[in-house]
Amino acid sequence: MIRLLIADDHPVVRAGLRALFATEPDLDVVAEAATGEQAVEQSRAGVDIVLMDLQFGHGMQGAEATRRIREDPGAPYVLVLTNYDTDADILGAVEAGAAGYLLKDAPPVELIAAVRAAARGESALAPTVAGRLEARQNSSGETLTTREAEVLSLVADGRSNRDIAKSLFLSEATVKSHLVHIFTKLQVSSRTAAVASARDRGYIRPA
Amino acid sequence: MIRLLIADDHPVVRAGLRALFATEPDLDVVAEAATGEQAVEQSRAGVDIVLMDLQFGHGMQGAEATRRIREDPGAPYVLVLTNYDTDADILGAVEAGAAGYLLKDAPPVELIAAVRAAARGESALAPTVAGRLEARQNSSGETLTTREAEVLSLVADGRSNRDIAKSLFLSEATVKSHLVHIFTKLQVSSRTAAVASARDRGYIRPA
DNA sequence: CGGCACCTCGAACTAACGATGGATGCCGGA
DNA sequence: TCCGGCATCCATCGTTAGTTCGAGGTGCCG
Repeated sequence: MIRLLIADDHPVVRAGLRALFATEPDLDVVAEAATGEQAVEQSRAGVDIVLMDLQFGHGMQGAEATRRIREDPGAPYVLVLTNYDTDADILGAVEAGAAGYLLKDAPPVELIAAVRAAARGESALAPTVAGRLEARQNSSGETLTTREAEVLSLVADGRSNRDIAKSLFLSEATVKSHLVHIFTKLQVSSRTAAVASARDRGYIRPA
Repeated sequence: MIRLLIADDHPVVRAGLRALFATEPDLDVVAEAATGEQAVEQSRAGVDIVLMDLQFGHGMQGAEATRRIREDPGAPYVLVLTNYDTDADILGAVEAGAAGYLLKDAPPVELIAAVRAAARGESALAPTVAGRLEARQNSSGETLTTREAEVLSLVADGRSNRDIAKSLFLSEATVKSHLVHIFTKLQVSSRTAAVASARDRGYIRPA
C-alpha cells in the first residue's frame, strides 16, 4: 500500500487526483495540503509519496517545500506536479530533491505509473528535463551569474540602464557590461530578445 | 436535474470536477470534452451547462469554442473556467456569450453555486471582471487595436522595429507609430516596459 | 602563488529607439 | 452626411542602447 499526500492549492485538482488514485487498490491518499507550509507539515505523518504542485497562490512555493521535506532523512519521495514542462522551477525542485516531475495534463495512467515508480525509489524524469539538467551542468557558459540574473530581471520589468544602475548602485557602464555578457550567453542582441529568451528558458518568472 | 458538459484538456481537472459534482444530486455530468472542437460537438447533445476551460493545449481555444456554442439559439449556457482571473481571454469569452466565469482555485461550494445560478439563467461575474468589462467599454483608450497587439507581440519576441516592419510589410515609421500608441495606452515609455505591462494585463500569452 | 571567474568602471563610437508633428485614405456610427 | 477612430505613411532630432576597447578590484581554488 502506497500512502500519498496531495499538495495543491486547487481543490478541483486535489479532488481529481484523489478520484484518480481511488481506482487503484494499492494507492491510498492519506492527506491533502492546500499550501506549501501544510505540505511540509503533513509530510511527516507517515507518507510514502508526496505529489507536490509547484505553484501555490500564497506563501511557500513547491520547490522550497520540497527542499524542506527532503531535509529529513527517511523523508517521503516527492513527485513534482506542474502545468508546463518549461517551468523553471522544475530544475529547482529536482535539485531540491524531487524524485521526478509530472505534467498535469498527462494521461492518468502515466501519473499512476510514475507514483508506483517513485515508490520503488526510481527516478522519473522526462527526457526534456533530464537533458536540461545536463545542459545546465555541462555548458557552464549558458548559465547566468546571480548578478546578471538580477540585472536581467530588472530589464524584464522595463527599466532603463540608468534606472537599473541607480537601483543596484552601479555605474551605467557596468550595467551595459552585464548586458553584453547576458546577450552573449543567451545568443541574442537586444534587451527585449534577452527577456524573451530568458522567459523561454525559464530564467524569469512568468507571473 | 442539471446536465453538465465538462470541457478541459486536463484529465485530472475533469476527474476533479466530476467528483465534485457527483456529491450533488441535482447535478449530472453527462459528457466530457478534451478539446475545444469536442466541446462544440458535445454541447449539442442535450446539455444544460457547459463548463469551459479557456486554455487548451491544441486547437480551438475556449473563447472561440464558446462563441461557436452560443451561436445556436437555445444553446446551453457556458461557464468559463480559468486559472487566473487576470486572463485576457475572460473578456473575450464573456463577449462571446459566456454566462460567467469561475476560477479553478475557487472553493467547491462556489463552483456548485455558480452552476446552479447559471442554470437559472443568472449571470455570475466576479466584481473584478465586471469592472474590467466596464473599463473596457468606458475608457476606450485602454484596449489595443488588433494591429497594435500584433506589433506588440512581435516586440515581445525581441524583434527590432525594422524586423517587424518587414514581417508585417510596413515601413519602420509605421511600426514606430504603432508603438507610440501602444506606449500611450499602456502608459509606459519603452518597448520592454510595454511588454512587461502587457504581460501583466494579459494582453500577451505567457507561454 | 598564479590563474580564473566575477564584478566593477570608463570612454568613444554606431545603431537603434522614442518623441514630435504632420499627412492620407478608409470605414462605421451618430 | 460628417466626424472620429483606425491604419498607414513620412521626416527630423535628441536620447538610449549596444559595441568595442580597455583596465582594476575581489575572492576562490589548485
